[in-house]
Amino acid sequence: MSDGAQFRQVSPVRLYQRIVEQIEQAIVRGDLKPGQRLPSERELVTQFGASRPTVREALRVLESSGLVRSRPGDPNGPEILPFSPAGLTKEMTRLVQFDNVSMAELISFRMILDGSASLLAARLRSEEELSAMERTIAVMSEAIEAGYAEFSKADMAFHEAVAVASRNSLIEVCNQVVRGAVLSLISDKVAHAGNSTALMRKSLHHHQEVLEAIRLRDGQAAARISRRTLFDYYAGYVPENEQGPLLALVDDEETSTTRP
Amino acid sequence: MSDGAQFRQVSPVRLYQRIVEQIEQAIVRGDLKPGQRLPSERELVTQFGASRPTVREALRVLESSGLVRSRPGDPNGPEILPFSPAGLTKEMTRLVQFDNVSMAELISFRMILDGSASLLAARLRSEEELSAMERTIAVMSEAIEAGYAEFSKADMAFHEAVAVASRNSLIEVCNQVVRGAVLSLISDKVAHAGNSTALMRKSLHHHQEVLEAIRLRDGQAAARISRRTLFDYYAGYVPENEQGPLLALVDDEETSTTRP
DNA sequence: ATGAGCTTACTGGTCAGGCCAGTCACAACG
DNA sequence: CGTTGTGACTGGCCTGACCAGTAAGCTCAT
Repeated sequence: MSDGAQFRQVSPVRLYQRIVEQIEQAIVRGDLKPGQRLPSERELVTQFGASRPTVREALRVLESSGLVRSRPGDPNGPEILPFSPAGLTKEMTRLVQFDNVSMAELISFRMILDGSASLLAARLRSEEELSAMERTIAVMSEAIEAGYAEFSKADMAFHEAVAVASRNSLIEVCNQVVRGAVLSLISDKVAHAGNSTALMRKSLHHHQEVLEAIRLRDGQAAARISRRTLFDYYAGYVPENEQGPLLALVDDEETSTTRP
Repeated sequence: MSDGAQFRQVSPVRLYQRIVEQIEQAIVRGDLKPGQRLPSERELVTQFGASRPTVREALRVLESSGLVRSRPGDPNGPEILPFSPAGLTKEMTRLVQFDNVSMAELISFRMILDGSASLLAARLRSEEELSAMERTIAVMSEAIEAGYAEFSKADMAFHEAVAVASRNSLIEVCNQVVRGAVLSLISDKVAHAGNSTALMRKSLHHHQEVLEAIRLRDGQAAARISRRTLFDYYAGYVPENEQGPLLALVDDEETSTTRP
């Protein structure tokens, strides 16, 4: 056998995959924008030269990825959907369930992401972004009376504002994904025990501390407080013998001793 | 209208979705383990009471998620695949292409993940894990002669060892995903320019520094060096006017001044 | 002229049945 | 005992059909 040539494993490409690729790339390239419609299934059959079941297999795959949506009877054909991280969330949730990722790892990950977002926000924020954060904190304060649902919404608005200031949307998307995974795990155990006013006030106070650190452009402090906040909030759901990694992210005491 | 009842939007559930759910849950529950086989399509048709096209739509969706694989002619039926983060990678890549996530954000994200992994490893490592890391570094050193492919493999082994010591598999999975996304973006521009021995030596040196910090259990230093390493390596691919967020993760000068 | 209601021509969801090429277990053959 | 058919499967793909929706356009009464 010749030593020079390297052969790769070949795998037959299914027809439906070619169709998926073509539509997918058309969307990525921007030829198909969200809101636009795909031709009807029967029209696609003629365009792709494949049978309807094959075209449908492709559409089902695209649909499960959250790229398109078919509605029965819709004369306009399947709709191109705007991008949403829903698919990412699904995959992440699968990862958690499969790879038996522990609660501790999820919380730990959130502490890292949230802390990093706060750190970046503290160092990169503009004045406008700071006041935007201040406004969301004010809304949070008022929302305490309105109940947990409102408070939670305001809370997310704050984190969104922080994410914007951190100049990194990836962090926030991943954070929301992990947050969703955490909630789907603990929702079995507790039905929003965090409904009490006292807890909301405490949470608000934590957020105010983070905001203050961001105002002072003290990235390290903002990160530390963010992590501490999450730890306080979620530590109860983690068995004590698994809290080590979490504490490792909270204890920053060595910070002042490591630099020359 | 009654004020008490809350109604959610309903959406008709397709037959193929029910099938997907059932198989998916069977896998998640562990009733179906990787390597095991699903009944043949025609057998599934009788079990689910649906037609073959419908069953096939379900299988295509599961296949595109990386859960099962069908091979033509295989008398054992579709195979349950071991979990792989391939689906996550695909979704993440989509996110990058769609949401026009910039190169700077990707690098920034890797700096955060890699730095956090090093920090946790430094604080949580056991002696065995430390020596495991030392071994991979030794392999890296030897692999420089063997070329970039070998070196890259050894590099990944080191990061794997760090990930194990950090007690958090999520970080590593996400890191690999982002790493893949980055490589798929810059592979267009450069065909592995990092092939030179000099670059490998430099990379090895950086890794040794990280290892030393982990040995000393100095989490902050390990994190800082990790981020710096990545910055040095990738900064060239980021336009100068977008390097701000990256520098914000490298400059830890304020560290020693923020603690009372 | 204008609005309400019906008709109709589509849509996607689902099914039954069939053909083909590939794979593999196994039996017949050398 | 090894080789070689061979046949009973597999999945990939197709045709054609029926049904329940949707919505546009038409009709008709106001």
